[in-house]
Amino acid sequence: MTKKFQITLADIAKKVNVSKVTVSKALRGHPDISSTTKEKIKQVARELGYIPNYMARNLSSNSSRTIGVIVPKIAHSFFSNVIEAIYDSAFEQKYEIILTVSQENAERELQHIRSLLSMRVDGLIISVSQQTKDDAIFQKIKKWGIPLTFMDRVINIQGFNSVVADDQGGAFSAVEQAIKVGYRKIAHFAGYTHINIGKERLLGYKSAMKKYGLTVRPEWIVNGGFSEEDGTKGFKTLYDSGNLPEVIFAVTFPVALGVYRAAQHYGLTIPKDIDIISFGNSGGLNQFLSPPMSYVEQPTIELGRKALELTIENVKQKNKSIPRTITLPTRLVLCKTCVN
Amino acid sequence: MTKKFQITLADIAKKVNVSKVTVSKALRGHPDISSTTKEKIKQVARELGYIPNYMARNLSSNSSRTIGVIVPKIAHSFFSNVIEAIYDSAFEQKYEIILTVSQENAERELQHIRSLLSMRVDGLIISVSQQTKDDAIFQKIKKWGIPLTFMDRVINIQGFNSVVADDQGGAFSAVEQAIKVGYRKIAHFAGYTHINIGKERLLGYKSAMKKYGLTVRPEWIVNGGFSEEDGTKGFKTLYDSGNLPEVIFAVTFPVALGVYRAAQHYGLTIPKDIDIISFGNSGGLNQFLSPPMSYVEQPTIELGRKALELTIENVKQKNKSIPRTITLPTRLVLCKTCVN
DNA sequence: GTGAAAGCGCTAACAA
DNA sequence: TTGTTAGCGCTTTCAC
Repeated sequence: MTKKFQITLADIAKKVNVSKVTVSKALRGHPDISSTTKEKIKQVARELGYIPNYMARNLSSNSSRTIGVIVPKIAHSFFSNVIEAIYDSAFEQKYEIILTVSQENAERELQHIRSLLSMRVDGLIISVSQQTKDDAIFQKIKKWGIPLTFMDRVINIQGFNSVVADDQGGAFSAVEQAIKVGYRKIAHFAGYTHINIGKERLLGYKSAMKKYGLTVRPEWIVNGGFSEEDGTKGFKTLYDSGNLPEVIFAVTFPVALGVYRAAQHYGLTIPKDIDIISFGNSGGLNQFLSPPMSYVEQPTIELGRKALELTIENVKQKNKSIPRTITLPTRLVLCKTCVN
Repeated sequence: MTKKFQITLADIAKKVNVSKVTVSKALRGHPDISSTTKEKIKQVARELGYIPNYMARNLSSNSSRTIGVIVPKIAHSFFSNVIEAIYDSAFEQKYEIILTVSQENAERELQHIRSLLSMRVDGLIISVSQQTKDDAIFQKIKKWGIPLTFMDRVINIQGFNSVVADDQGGAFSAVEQAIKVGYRKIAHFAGYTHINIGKERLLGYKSAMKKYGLTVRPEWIVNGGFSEEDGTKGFKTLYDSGNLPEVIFAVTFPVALGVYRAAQHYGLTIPKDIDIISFGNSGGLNQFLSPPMSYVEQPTIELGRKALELTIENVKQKNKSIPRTITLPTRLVLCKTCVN
């Protein structure tokens, strides 16, 4: 950073013939200063092209009006939508966002947390990576009293705000739909069940099965991951076993897509030979499939907005508010699968 | 931010019985300090859970190892891929990224530039909004000597690095393909031609037409915007005029999609009744269309990586390097349109 | 309504 | 090898 561009309060002060303090106050609209000098100071600041130094400001005021965000991925429609919502509401509330990406890597996530704390963000929003198991850093954050909100991907720890989608309810309604259509052999591609989203969706599946008196066959709960590849692989195994269900409820859209493609690869027709229902629609990508799948719609925008709102609220209340979990509703959207 | 968590150099210094400076140097691996005290200091720092204060560090060292990024959108596959690439290479090079989103709004863009300058980022990467016309701020940035790289969306101003895709070449090869297939009536949906990407792609279209001796009919250059809606609207106008071309080359994937859907809406079959070729494929979304369109592939990852690389290089050379424009190659990908 | 003094946590330059 | 002094640009406190 070159020197010359550093116009400081002192420069303005000298020019207007007042003290630095007066300038500082005037520029921040402090009521102390008379409107005449205020105007004069602002005018000169504009002329000089003054740009306040956040570093200095934050260092002395010990607050940054900045929220740190950590997500597992960016180039995934779910996250990119959530992120955009966070940015938009932050802009409205005049907060800055510092976004980091863990790439589903727990170690990288930890490094980013440290960086953000180093930057003295006022609060944190985090959607944990698939790998994240160690909660030591979160315990410290709790001890230090830094406002943190878990979003969508939460870790099992008390004392923090969290904002999640109604994963269980959404899964339930998807499976219920399959049952109402008349299916009895219902498989679930469950992804990782050590993460809340996997666990909750599995619970939703199970409770729907139970409610309608259907038996949950262990071989029809297919574990793996959340990616397309996992869907493909899982389907192949199932297909080779010669024991296909009537319908598959997939834990994420990529998994559903993997299944979809594998099924087509084996010459099966969707939904006639094998039916599918998905959690998520990949930001509309689903509409381009023929046939498009019925799916559980996720409240991406709301997740982002609510997470930011909660975090800022907590910052303002100096982390004294009672931790709560906000569950946002999902919605079943019927397309061309799992319908009569 | 609560006080108690602010472990400072002084705290460590007191405990180890050395001065702050020694601690500072030790923690940064400065060769001055003996390895014994270095180890001891690091040990204590770890115990105390010391987290350095970037604000203070950057304020006194007058550099931040941080690059500011401004993009028009996040929730668009092109940008989310570019952004992810920027984040990944920044992580490799131990730089921090501060990302902001203009939402295609010039005023918001300006505010973000100010914020980032306020934060004293070491350099800037910017992909300008559709609206951006005023170059005053860029002139100032040039004067101040702050490294800035334009990426993909550039503004017409000298003296900055830029990284762009070969828009003209890509457009040329797309149109050439249409011609080779045998089409003569070739329309171009051109979006905004005041922005480089629109302008360059239009040039590519024109030069291909010229090379093969085809006349460019003014009514077949359809201006508008870069969105799906613009494609739809443009196609409707064209359709109503009763004077449809054989093939449409669309400036962006969303525009192509708008055309695609409008054509289907009128009962036209693609590519039989009307053919289409697109610039961009929306991160693979194109593959879900039936038929998928042939398209010009954009070098998203390379754009991001190169932009960061160039910016950091420039930071290191204190903005003394000669400004250059890097044009990254595009690639024509043939699918089910514009083929024999 | 205005300003002087002190200090935020750190690093740089120079001494010892 | 270690420490002293000064200061980054700003805000806060308290006196005038």
